[in-house]
Amino acid sequence: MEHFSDILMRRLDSIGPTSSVEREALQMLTGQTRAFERGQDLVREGDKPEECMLVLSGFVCSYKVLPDSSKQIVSFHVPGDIPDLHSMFVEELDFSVAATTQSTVVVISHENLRRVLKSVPELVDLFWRDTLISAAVFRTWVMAAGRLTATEHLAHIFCELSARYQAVGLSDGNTYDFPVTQQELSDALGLTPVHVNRTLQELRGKDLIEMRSGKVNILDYDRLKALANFNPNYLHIRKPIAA
Amino acid sequence: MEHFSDILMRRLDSIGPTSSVEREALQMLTGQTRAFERGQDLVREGDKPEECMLVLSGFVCSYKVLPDSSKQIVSFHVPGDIPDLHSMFVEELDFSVAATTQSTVVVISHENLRRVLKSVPELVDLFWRDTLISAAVFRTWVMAAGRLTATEHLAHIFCELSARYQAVGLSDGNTYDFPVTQQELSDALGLTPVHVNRTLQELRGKDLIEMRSGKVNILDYDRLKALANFNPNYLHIRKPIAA
DNA sequence: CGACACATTGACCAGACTCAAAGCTAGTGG
DNA sequence: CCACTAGCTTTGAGTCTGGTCAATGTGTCG
Repeated sequence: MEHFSDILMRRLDSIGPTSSVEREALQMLTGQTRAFERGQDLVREGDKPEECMLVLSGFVCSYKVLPDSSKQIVSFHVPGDIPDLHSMFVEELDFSVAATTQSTVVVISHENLRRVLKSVPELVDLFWRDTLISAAVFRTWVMAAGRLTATEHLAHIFCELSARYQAVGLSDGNTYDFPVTQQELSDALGLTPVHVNRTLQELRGKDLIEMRSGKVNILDYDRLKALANFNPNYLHIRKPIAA
Repeated sequence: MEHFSDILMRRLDSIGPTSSVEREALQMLTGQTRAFERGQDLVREGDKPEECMLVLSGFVCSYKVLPDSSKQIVSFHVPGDIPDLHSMFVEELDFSVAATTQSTVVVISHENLRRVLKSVPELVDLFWRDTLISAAVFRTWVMAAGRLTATEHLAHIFCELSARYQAVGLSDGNTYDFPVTQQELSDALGLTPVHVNRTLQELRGKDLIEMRSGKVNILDYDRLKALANFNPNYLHIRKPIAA
């Protein structure tokens, strides 16, 4: 029976060198596994959580809601991510996290996590590094939202997820789970669902991707990457990403 | 003669409780002061710096450049910020930092900073917290780019800077330095300079702001804030921001 | 078989872009 | 002290990407 820290370890190992000391320390983490249904919130803006959520399986996104109830998804999360690591150091969450499909999550108390971090200071570096990378991802989303066309932006998201899935060993880089509706995609891209539909058709028409029944299949990664102006440097993944 | 750690301390103090132990530790930081001219880069994407830059005076922005040489500014930095704190934990920078006006900066070696952080572990929490907040700022920029109109987005930037300047005691909330051309503003908003000009005229026409000779003057913060859908929660500033 | 949610299409609209020209303004040198 | 310049700002006119509204397909599940 594998411990849930395995996926976390795989994640941390993809962004920085880890040792057996850290591996063992992570196994001291305890937490309850919880299941969430599609559409359910894991945590909500304004909450003051005493614990963090480690995604084990499924698919989760972070989002912010505007007063007019329009929604902006600011990040997608693959298994191994801790979307609300944030809450360790700020009282009040400034965003919400929701499952886009049936997902399982381990709930780890701040206190438990703090204790483990204290016992192995090298882990602090790794987690801090993780925070820095998530900041880099947001930065890149700002660039994508500001300077890419709809088609490029969509292609960029597909490239990013391919790289991130690969980093935790959950994809060969070509096929991966993406249980997200066009409505949700539009909330991530800052577009309308109608335009997302047309944009998807364009990528399909160019034989770059397929997307159906919750899966993405990249048909030509090189051309997709070129179209998206995708440069994986911002993900700071150690192992080389398969071209 | 005040030590450069004063401004840093003011910054850290605005985001989390600090003690005299931390204050004293920060005074152990050493570094050379460097001046940068308008338009000069402090560090560049792809660099692998051995030191961080603490902004003392002036105005600095982080940006990413696309292959077609279009530019996206992803963040503005006021004195007290360390725009490339990032470089402490990732080898290669994934963005560049430039001065938009004559600025002075203290260059602190990673090694020196690491030593100080090691001696006072509470400082690690503070700096980590700083990273988390900068991630929150990026997140909010994603939302602004995706879901706000040009006018709202511009108003949002003015509100954010007002709050951040106030936090470090460099503004009463109404007037602050903003030595940024409309061209640069357009790179931050993901718009064209022409449209930024028209958008600025709209805010001026509504008697919400003035902007000239490198300064912003907010005429009606409440209305500006309402227009921008600005909610300062994401800045996680401890002291209440004057309404 | 229906119902519901999601995807797709069509027709029209608007916010932001492009290109190009003309005004300002601060700094420079005569 | 003024003319000149370079960079920044402003204006106008036409275009295009992406938005809006509304209807029609399609697929899945009870």
